[in-house]
Amino acid sequence: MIRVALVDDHPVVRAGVRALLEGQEDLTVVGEASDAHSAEQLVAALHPDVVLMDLNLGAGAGGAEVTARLRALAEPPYVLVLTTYDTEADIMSAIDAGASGYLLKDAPPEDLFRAIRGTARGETVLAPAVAARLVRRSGPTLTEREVELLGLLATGKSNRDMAKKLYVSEATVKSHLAHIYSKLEVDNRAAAVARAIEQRIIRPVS
Amino acid sequence: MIRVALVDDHPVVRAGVRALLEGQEDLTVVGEASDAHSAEQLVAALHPDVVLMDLNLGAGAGGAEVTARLRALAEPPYVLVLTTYDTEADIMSAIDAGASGYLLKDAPPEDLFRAIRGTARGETVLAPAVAARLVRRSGPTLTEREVELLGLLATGKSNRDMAKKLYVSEATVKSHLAHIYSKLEVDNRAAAVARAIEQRIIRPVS
DNA sequence: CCAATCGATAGCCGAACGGATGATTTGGAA
DNA sequence: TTCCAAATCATCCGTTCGGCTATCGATTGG
Repeated sequence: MIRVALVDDHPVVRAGVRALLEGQEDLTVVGEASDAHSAEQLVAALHPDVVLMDLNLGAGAGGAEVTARLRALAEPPYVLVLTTYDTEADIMSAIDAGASGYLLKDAPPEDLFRAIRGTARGETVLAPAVAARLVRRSGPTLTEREVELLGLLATGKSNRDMAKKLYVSEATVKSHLAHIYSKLEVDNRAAAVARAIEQRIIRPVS
Repeated sequence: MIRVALVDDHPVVRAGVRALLEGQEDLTVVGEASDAHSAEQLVAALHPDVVLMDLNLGAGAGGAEVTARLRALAEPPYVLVLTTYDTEADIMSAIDAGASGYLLKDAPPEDLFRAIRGTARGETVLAPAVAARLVRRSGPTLTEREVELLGLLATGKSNRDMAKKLYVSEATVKSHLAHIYSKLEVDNRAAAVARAIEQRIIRPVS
């Protein structure tokens, strides 16, 4: 019997996974948590085989952070990420944190079951869509400088402003911007900002 | 007995809501749909009292669009939006489309039950967080039209693109933009997008 | 050691943008 | 009824962008 713990801030989702898993004879849900703190307590107390982790836990620490902390325990559980988003940044940070798998919530129940069983055996399980995203185009890899530019872009700086701030010429700024646009597959600054925030390349700040 | 139909592209969520509602004697789930098209067929065939609608249906038409179409039927069901996001743009477009309520997926099951029962009686039900956002918003008050513009801005649309999409002249678009800039205290579109996302007026993605 | 990548620089040019200013219509608030 | 906000449209004009094409160290990794 594979013992599963659920970490998700949505009661609806927890109920859904629980309902689905209860239909499987070899799977059992031993506990639920809706935030980072109770997740750690839960795992420490119950030692589940697999933790199903949402990356978005509302306020407080994110799922990736919690994953890292769980994996640092004495007898770490396998962590299978079950979330809505499939952006590079999310996937990478989850894998980085020690997750054994990455599934999307729109996956068919069968895939979920298979993934849990695989994870419990120590396998690494990626959703087809996720695997494809990682393999095919290892994603837009922005350089440090480009990310720096994006940060300034998001504050509404003009090319001239950015040039001054970075002590380079406007030509250089435009060159960087052109690279950014092509990597993010956009063709103007507004879209670049939106995409960068969406992909968590930069954070929305003032 | 209140007959409920579910529209959500996540099997996990559908299973969750179904499991939760089955514990209530006066609620029954009569059908599920995972996309726009099957949602319409489902409602036309089964005439549920309440439709629980996710706004994000993956590819194809969005939940708001489907809501509008369902409400245009001969015997329209009440539509209760159950989604993850609480940005102004989402809420406004859902209410606009004729939704009777707006709940977030992190709502406790009890709230969900209450909302469904209220909706079935024809009441308008908003989640506390949602109501708060609509009533007391601290920041600048953008008009619906302005929020709509911002949504398009974030996808990198040019003034001409937006004009076409909204069936107005470019002059009008520029006029709206000028108002947006002044309200958000910025002076270009990139900054406007960043600020709008930061203030949760719109959300990144499309 | 050589290819690749990164950062920086340059000029040209058409298209898009942003500011300023003013006008009309409509519908609700005072 | 008067007043105002919102939405619409318009013109002018200087500034900024974005695409294109090229070159030139410096580093890094086979």
